[in-house]
Amino acid sequence: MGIKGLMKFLQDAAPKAIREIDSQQAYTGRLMAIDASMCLYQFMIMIRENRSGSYQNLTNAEGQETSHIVGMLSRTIRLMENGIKPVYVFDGKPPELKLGELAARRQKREQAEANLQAAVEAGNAEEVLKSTKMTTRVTKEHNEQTKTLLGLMGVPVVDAPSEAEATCAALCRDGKVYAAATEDADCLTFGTKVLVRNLMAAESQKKQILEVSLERALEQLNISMDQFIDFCILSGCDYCDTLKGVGPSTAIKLLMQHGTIEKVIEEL
DNA sequence: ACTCTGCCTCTAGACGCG
DNA sequence: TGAGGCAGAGT
DNA sequence: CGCGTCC
Repeated sequence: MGIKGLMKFLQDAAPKAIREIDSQQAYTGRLMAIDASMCLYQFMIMIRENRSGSYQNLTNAEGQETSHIVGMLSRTIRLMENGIKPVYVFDGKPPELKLGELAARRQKREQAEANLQAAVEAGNAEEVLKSTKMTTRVTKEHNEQTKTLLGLMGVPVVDAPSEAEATCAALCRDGKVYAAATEDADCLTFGTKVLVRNLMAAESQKKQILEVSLERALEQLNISMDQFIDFCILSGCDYCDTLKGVGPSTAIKLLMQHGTIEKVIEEL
C-alpha cells in the first residue's frame, strides 16, 4: 500500500514526531489496534516445518492448518502479559481501486505454483521455500477460526468494512484505542494519531520500538491534515498513477507553494 | 548536487534447550 | 509486500 | 547463539 519512503521522509523532515520506546511495558493498560489479517499472513508464511524437502504448516489430526492459531495465541499472550490490550481488526472487502492490483497478484501466485513444481522436481530447497511462501494465502476459514480463538480469550475483534489499516486508523482517530501497531505508514494518512512500529519485533529481533505522532509531524512540517493527505497522494500511492518526477521532497515543496493539491495540478 | 526511478536483494513467529 | 542499497537519468 | 519444536 505504500506511500514509499514515507517513514524515511518523516525521519528526515520531522524527527520530533518520532519517539523511541524502551519496551512493550510502556503500553501497559493501553488499547492497541492491530491488523489481524497481516499477522495471520506472516504466521502462515513463517510457522513451518521442513519435512523431507517440503515446507508444510503445522496441522491438526485432520490435516487442517494450525500455524495461524499457534502464532496468534503465543503473540497475544505475550501482549497480555505486558498488560497491553490488543484489538484485532480483520480485513473486509478490498476497495475497488485495488481490484487491478489483486488480479496481478493472482497471476503472480499462479506463476509461483509453476515455480514450486519445478523447484520440487529439481530438489532446490531454497527455491521450494520461496515459491511455497509466494503461494501462501489466508483463507476465510483461517480468519473465522482466529476470531473464535480471540473470542474465547476475551480479546475484542473488529470487522473492517474494507481495509483493516483504515479501520485501525479510524479507531485511533476517534479515541477508541491509544495507537495503531503497524509497520504501514499509510495509517497516518488515514488519520492515526499515534502509530507504533516494531511492537512485536523488538524483543525477538534487534529493532527499536518507534512511536510516530501525527500531530507533531503536522506541526513540524507546518501543514494541515488535508495538506498531509494531499502530500501523500502527490508523493505516489497505489490508488492512482504517480506523477513522473515527483517524490516526497518535490511534493512538499509544491504544497507549501500552492496550498492544495488542486492548485498544484493547475500549475503543472 | 538533488531527486526520482528501476532493479536488485533480503526478509518476514515465538520459545526453549544445550 | 516492504524496505533498503545502488546505478543511472533527468532537472 | 544456533537449532529444533510448536500441530
